[in-house]
Amino acid sequence: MLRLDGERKSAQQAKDAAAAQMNQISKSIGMLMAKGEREKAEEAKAQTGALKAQIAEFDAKMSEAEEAQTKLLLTIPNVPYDIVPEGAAAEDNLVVKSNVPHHGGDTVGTWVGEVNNDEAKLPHWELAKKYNLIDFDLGVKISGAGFPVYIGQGARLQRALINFFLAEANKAGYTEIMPPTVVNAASGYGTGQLPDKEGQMYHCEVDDLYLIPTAEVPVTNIYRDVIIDEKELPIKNCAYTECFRREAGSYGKDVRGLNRLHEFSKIEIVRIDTPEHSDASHKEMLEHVEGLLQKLELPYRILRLSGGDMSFTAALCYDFEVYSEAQHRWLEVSSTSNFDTYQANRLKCRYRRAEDKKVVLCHTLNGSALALPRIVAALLENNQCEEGIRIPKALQPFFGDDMIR
RNA sequence: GGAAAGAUGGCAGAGUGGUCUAUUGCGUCGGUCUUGAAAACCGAAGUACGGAAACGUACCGGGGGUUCGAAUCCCUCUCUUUCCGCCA
Repeated sequence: MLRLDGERKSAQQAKDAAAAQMNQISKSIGMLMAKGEREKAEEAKAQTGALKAQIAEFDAKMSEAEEAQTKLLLTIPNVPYDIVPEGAAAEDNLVVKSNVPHHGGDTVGTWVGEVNNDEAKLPHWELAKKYNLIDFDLGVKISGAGFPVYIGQGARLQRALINFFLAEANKAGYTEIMPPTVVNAASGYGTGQLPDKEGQMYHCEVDDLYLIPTAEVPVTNIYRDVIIDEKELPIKNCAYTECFRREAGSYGKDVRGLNRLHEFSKIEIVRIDTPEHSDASHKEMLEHVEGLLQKLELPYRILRLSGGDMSFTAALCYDFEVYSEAQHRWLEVSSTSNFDTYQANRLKCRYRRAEDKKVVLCHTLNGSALALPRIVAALLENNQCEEGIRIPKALQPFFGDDMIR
């Protein structure tokens, strides 16, 4: 990287010097012509040939080094913050907090249920059938595996959750955005899905457009090639969109039911902030997400991801997981990350610092608040009782009932 | 699908081969005036890369070409707008 950078710089210096000379000669020709001194002008013209060749040569060197540099840069992941746990995989993630005792981290005392001890509980795919909420086979018929059809109370539960999450985000000061769900390649590169995750996105080849895997892509790309006034920061946006993921290569028992889908609904919160304030912003986002899980009365834990388990683009990432009582395992429902300047650098998303009017890279952050399917899975499984499925109090006004029957 | 026009600095909008590192207006910032504000007047102000700095180079949608010299001429691509057709 450093070698390429050096090559680029020295090529530019050589090119700039030659170009400066060339510009001067051209200018003098113009002046001579104006004065009518044709012969002197012709003399000057004769000098330009060699210079021109030089410029072309140095220019080629420069763009060659620049291209190689850009290419290399695109393959380098973000640099994790110091507090990120070392490690290569999910086992190295650190549980920082949970409302379920004995699951690591600080226990917060809101969860009063008992987990992992009731063999009679049905998994959500059986509950979905029992109460006619979701038809997975119908989805296969219409689209394929991983495209469930929500029906009746199932569909209403989806709508209730979307509205609940948006209402909470609005309350927390996020501006609601309804972006396109299909984006161009430039947007994919801007937020870092391209080239890293090319194979995970649905691609419409005829138009060279991508189906978004998350609202992060269109909502963050609003700020591509933009210089923001510092007084506008932090920018707080939220968006509900459908999300599309090919999930190539991930098949097996973990994908049963709602656990892993090709299309799902998600409410995303996105922030653009200054480097000084991004950490505080991140904490606010974590509190917001945690608050949602508390209002939904779900058992949850919060993990600080290890370097190896973080996405390519994140500098610091926390996952939120809810406990699924019939599957006896934790399900990831949110990733809330600070990307530092990593995305901003690709997006060319900068702000003008009030203090000295300098143009500086922003920090970008985003988090799911929240993704629906696994929330639905946990709600169904954890709240099943003889009469049906209990709807948490906070959700009842949105669902219009206290129970799925 | 057919036809036409267009792409210039935060925005609007001039500029058809040589002080264009781009006229002008609006907006922005600083100042004068004012008790304060408005108005008026004066002034400042793009981005990127290189350089300690002075300064240099590049950038008028992208790419290529002609020329000593291109916002301006030629080729090509992309996108946008308008009209017609079709449609929600």
